[in-house]
Amino acid sequence: MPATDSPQPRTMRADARRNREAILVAAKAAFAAQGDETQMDDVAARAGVGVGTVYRHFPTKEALMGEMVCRKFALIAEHAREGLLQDGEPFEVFAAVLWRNCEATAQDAAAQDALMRAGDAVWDQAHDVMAEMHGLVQQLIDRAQTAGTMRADFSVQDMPMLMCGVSSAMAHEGWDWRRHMEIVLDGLRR
Amino acid sequence: MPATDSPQPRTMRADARRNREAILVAAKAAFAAQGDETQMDDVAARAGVGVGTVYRHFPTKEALMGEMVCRKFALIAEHAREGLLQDGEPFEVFAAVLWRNCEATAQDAAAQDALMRAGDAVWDQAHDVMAEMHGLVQQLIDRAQTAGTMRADFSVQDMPMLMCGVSSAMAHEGWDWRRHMEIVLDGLRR
DNA sequence: GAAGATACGGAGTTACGGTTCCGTTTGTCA
DNA sequence: TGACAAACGGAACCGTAACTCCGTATCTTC
Repeated sequence: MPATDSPQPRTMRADARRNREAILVAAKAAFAAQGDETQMDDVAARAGVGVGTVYRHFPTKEALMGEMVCRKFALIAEHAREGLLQDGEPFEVFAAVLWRNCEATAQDAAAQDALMRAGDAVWDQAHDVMAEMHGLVQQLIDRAQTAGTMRADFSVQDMPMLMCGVSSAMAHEGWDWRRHMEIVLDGLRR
Repeated sequence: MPATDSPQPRTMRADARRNREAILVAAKAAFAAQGDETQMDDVAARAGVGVGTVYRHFPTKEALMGEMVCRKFALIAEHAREGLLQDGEPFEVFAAVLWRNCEATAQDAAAQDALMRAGDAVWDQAHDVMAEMHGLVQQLIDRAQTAGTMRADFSVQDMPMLMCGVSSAMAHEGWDWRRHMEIVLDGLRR
């Protein structure tokens, strides 16, 4: 339900709609390739568009990154929703959802890294999607804790912390983020 | 043995020596207070010195930050060295050293965060101290693994990854890094 | 298919922050 | 204490990258 798409009035010119999408795709690729260093001109060039156009759609670099964060969370929420439909040992279902998110994140680790380094202004935009995701993950956690296979003092609040920890490892050459993930999961299991 | 102090020839004018130290102290405080945002002028002002003086001692911002990293690792190495002298269940000794490092880091979380975000150029300067520290921590790990109380596939190489994960949580308001630490330690314990 | 609205392009502007430069001050040594 | 080198201060410089502006192109609607 939240603002993942079309913040503008429903009627947007066809080329504008196309460009908006192209910019977001380009931004993802650009940040994945250059991380932090990525600049607005890069994004524009990749999208085959002028900077002016980028700014028409996203008034600020932060706004662009904010939209990227929203999409990220929307994907995570999607994974969580699918996880809730599966039956199986609840902790393992939870773990599988996490693995899936991490594998997806590892695709564009540098982009994720840049987003994590971004200021609050960027993350605030994702407030709504984030709340939705929290609700879904909460349910996954509840099931596992009820089954007694997850440490009882773990809460959804801790999720971003753990996930950021793991994904910050992805950007570093030579760091084995899967090992990190295994250790954390072992720490959560009961 | 490595270049934690006096890269210049042994004879340095008294005021220069004093200023160099003041600058490093100021830098730590400045980065602790403003993290990433910290600029050279801030450091100079806090040290009660002109920017030119800062640049006389550290040719570049990266060089200054590099020295900060060196000092950080020197401290960690120190803690590890003390840990090696203690007897007690080896895993718990290892854990205690980690806790001690983390508590120290939490004092100036924002500074640590800024250093972690810094480029390789900054970290390369710490190569030697880092190697020393690795050797010491390796011994702590060996003992615990020999005792069979630490997961066998854990290696010193994974340390920075885990520690960065934990300390990146410190900078965030409302994230409970101690919880993170407990989970990781539980994941390492056997 | 013409008019008007909407969107585009990209050169130019601007703010910011790291770094330099050089005239002045301070410590050291004989 | 005088002379010289070493160190200092901070205004000015300069590269960078986000953002603006406005003339031009493209859609949409009647």
